[in-house]
Amino acid sequence: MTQQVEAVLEELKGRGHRMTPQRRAIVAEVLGSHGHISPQQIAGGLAETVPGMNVSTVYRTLELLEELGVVSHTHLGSGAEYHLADDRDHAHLVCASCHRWFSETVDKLGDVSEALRDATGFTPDLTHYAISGLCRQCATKS
Amino acid sequence: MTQQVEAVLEELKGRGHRMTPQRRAIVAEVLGSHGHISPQQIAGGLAETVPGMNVSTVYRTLELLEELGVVSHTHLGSGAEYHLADDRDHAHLVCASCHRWFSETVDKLGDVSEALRDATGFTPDLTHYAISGLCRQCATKS
DNA sequence: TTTTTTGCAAACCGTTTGCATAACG
DNA sequence: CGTTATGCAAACGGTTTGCAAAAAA
Repeated sequence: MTQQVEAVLEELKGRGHRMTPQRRAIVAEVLGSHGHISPQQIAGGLAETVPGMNVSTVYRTLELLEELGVVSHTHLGSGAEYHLADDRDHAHLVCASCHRWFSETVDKLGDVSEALRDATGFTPDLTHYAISGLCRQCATKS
Repeated sequence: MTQQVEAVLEELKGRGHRMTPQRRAIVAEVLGSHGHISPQQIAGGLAETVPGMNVSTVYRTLELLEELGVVSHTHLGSGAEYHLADDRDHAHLVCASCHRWFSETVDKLGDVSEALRDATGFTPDLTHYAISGLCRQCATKS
């Protein structure tokens, strides 16, 4: 994973940006998060190891990484979740009943999007906003 | 529409709540909004006609109306949009390119939801969060 | 040494809350 | 009159911003 971190940092450097310990730490944190992570989580987790690590730096770095196409984010009810951009078909399913949420790679999400596009003329990206609904368990109960 | 307003107020009354000019005004505003309206819009619009109308009253009333099943809300990127609960298949499509958004009734949204459920085991409600993507125009351009 | 990046503190926006006052029933 | 609803102001959580100081290149 360290290699991947360095690769991203190199990419940054190639575009005229600078390597800093903060960026290195943030990139590592994102790559190390299996699936998804919020800006607050990143800031909180790094506060211990990187003294003075600040939320605004996290936000600025995430924005940069998104421009580079390294990550993308999803809007949950409140707050954002970041995940690797190459993690396609990565949907965020929020249960309206038990309030748990599932960040999962959904096979056939492409098919669903296509169906939606046929119905609306709008080409949807079902990963950018969370999707509300009922999880299997809660759906069974009711 | 006035009749509908009164009907809702009666419903409230039946459940032990009280009729107040503020509630009447808010209900009228929601019913009169074709499609969708935000708490801020309601508060702003009523500030002129109902002296002292306060945002917190708007929020509290909308919450009440949602419990009654009169309205439901959708999470846009920032902030909520309310619409009549019986306005089914009412999706909010936000274009990632031109940033316009479309609040439209989508035929076959049920079919799409079903497809998603089959693929995930999760029963989705595609109207509760906005859906990002590309509108017809922007999709054609690129 | 130039330019970018950071930390900090303050501002922002939508939303929620506590509490005393007003007003419905 | 008892109880519910309101207005107000303050607090909230996530995010953004301006600016001076720190650090990459």
